Amino acid sequence: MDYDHLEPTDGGLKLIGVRNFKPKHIFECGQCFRWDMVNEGRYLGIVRGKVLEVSEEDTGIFLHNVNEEDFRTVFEDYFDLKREYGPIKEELSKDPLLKESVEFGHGIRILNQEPFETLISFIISANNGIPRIKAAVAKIAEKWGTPISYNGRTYHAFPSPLQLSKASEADLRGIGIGFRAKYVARTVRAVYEAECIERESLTRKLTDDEALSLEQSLDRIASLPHKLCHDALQCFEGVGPKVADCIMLFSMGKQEAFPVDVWVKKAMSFFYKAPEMSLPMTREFGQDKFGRLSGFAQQYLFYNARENKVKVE
DNA sequence: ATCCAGGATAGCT
DNA sequence: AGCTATCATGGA
Repeated sequence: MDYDHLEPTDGGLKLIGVRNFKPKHIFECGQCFRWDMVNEGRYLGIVRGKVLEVSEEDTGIFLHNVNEEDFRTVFEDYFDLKREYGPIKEELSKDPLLKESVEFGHGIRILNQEPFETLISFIISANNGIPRIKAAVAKIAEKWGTPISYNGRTYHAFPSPLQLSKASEADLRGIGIGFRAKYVARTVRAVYEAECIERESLTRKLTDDEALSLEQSLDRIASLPHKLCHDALQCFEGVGPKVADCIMLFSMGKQEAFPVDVWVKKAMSFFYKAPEMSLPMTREFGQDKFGRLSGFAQQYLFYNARENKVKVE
């Protein structure tokens, strides 16, 4: 546990004795796309159909618009608060090259996000920039997600597979995601059909084709061990090795994943003098070095490299 | 204008 | 299995 207990406040909760929790680090380390800074140290996000705010004040960390039941059922896990990051950081800091990055992103926590939203968001992330990814995800929610009113304003949940299956490829192209529209449309269809077939499977025997579609059920994929999970995710169009690693790490609890993008490649090259390594090589190098803590190491490296615009050569 | 952004894919060898 | 051109889009 990385907090001691809760204290009810006006319309929210205060985390008492919270450790390793800095909103700026958590929401700006590139793992999520639905959180925005509303004030210094205060962020607003939409998670599983709820709008909430997180603020860091002199007196501690506050969760706004969250009651104790929401916290127990959703947000304790979402913020990964049952995990102690102290020992993780200590272990990773034994590596002098990583210590600097761990210190720079000392308040990072890896969120446990929704698999479907993470899948679609990271398909959009391919060869794209973070501000534009966020804009695209926001537009998808506005067009196809369920509206939520909060503080006199209207926000939108990320759509379910059923809701997003109403979007055509042309609709999605209108969002401004370019060539990724086809991937998103086809992947949404695959997830939606797998969900339907999963329900059907409770009442009757499936055909061979249906059994194959069932392999695309996100629940099932999430329950697979690392390697099989990584392979299964890549059966979705628009999902390659890096995006699969992100989905595993950010929404399926697979902390041994090591997503390698341009920034992590630069960071590995910068810190570990590993130039001229291909992406797959860099991935294996990282997993061998960091093992079950690969995902955490990757986030500290990514945040440091990107915020400080690490240049190699 | 050219390059780049949390890459993936089809078509090569 | 590993390499390459191509894929939209907008900002630097």
